[in-house]
Amino acid sequence: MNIVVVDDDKLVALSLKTILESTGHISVMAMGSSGSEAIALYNEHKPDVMLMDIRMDGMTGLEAGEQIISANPEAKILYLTTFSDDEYIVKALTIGAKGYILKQDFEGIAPALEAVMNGQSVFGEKVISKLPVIMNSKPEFDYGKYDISEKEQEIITLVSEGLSNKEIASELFLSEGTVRNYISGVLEKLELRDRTQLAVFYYTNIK
Amino acid sequence: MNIVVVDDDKLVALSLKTILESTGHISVMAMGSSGSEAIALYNEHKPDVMLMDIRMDGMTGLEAGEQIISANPEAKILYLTTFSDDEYIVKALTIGAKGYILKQDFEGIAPALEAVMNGQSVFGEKVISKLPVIMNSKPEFDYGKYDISEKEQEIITLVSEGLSNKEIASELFLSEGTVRNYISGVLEKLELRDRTQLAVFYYTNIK
DNA sequence: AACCTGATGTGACAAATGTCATATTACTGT
DNA sequence: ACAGTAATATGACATTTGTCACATCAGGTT
Repeated sequence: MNIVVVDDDKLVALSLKTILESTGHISVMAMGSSGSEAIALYNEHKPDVMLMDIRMDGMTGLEAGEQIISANPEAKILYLTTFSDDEYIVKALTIGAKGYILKQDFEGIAPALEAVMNGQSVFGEKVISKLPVIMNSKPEFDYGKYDISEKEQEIITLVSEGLSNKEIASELFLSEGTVRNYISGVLEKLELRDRTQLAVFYYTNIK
Repeated sequence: MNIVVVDDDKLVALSLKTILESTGHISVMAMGSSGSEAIALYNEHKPDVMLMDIRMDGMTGLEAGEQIISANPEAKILYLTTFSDDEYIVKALTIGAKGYILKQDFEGIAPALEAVMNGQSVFGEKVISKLPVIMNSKPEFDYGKYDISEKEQEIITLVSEGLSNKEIASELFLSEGTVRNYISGVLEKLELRDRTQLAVFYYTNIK
């Protein structure tokens, strides 16, 4: 199996090469230490699998991977990471990486490469256990571009809990009319028609 | 590496044994063909990894796995499946299985076992690509205990997309009054007050 | 002081919503 | 043929909702 290793810590890259080549059936064709190198090396060598660090100076492994995969959909990229940084897991999955494992798992890397070589996807144990949690939390919604005030946000939340205007009014110590006005404004800004659509919007984009 | 194979198709189980043992470093300690056998065999042999079919008569592989893992948290179970049945993927993940791969991938099975043995989690390519989609849909909601008809469910869905009664009526070729009546009935059954609460209910419990 | 602005409130109004009693029709089982 | 029932519809009604124009008031600014 021919692979290319990319890690901006030269020492790590070298250790990997040593460990992997000692297995006898893995050959490291080239090593790189940056995202841009990764792209060049991939194109030059078309390795069976590319083993790449996720965090690197300049272009990150993810960006490089994204470009490589979009240009070569069959590319198999296995990411290495020091800690299981939540933020990157989903991103790695969506760009179509074949795996995401921890560098610490020395012994695990070779078998992981084998599995990837054979079309499987491999994830470190700690990585996979985080998936359910991550998947269920939406990315923080940015009210920013709509110019929605604090109070308006409160009202949106209350509407989306199914409260009536009267209930919201008493909850927020406002008159019912004021609540109506607030909602009216929010609907306008969000280009929605009624409170139900507002709740839908909330559950679809925010919570 | 010592493993136990459980598959209710004896032929498949035998083929697996042959293939895996031919690698030289995998030894099949025992074979079973049902969920209950799986539990007994696990306890008897404590294999490094248990390779198990997900669908079996009687107790399914998932139920068996759940019991095994709850009794032996360190148990490593790798599921085999004929097709990538969506429903099971999440379940497999939540009980703590170490993987979920397709039987068709002969060559992939041994490497997958190695990876699992070394603490990784392995998923077939088709399996992993479905994860993002699956994770975002809640487990099928059981309208059962509420006695909600097909048509009522349709209406619930439409309300929860933010449509007005008029729109729902035209969508479903009903009169607006009928739609109102339907909604009225649904609200009563679900003990809700208005369409917005219905949408909330939908996003909270169903979608 | 005169002015502005933002938050809050009111009243009037039309439209949408939810409830209910009561048809109408078609299909079912006997 | 008859009673029963499920699906659909209608009309009347009270309530809620959304819109809008217009107050009121408290801080700030100039």
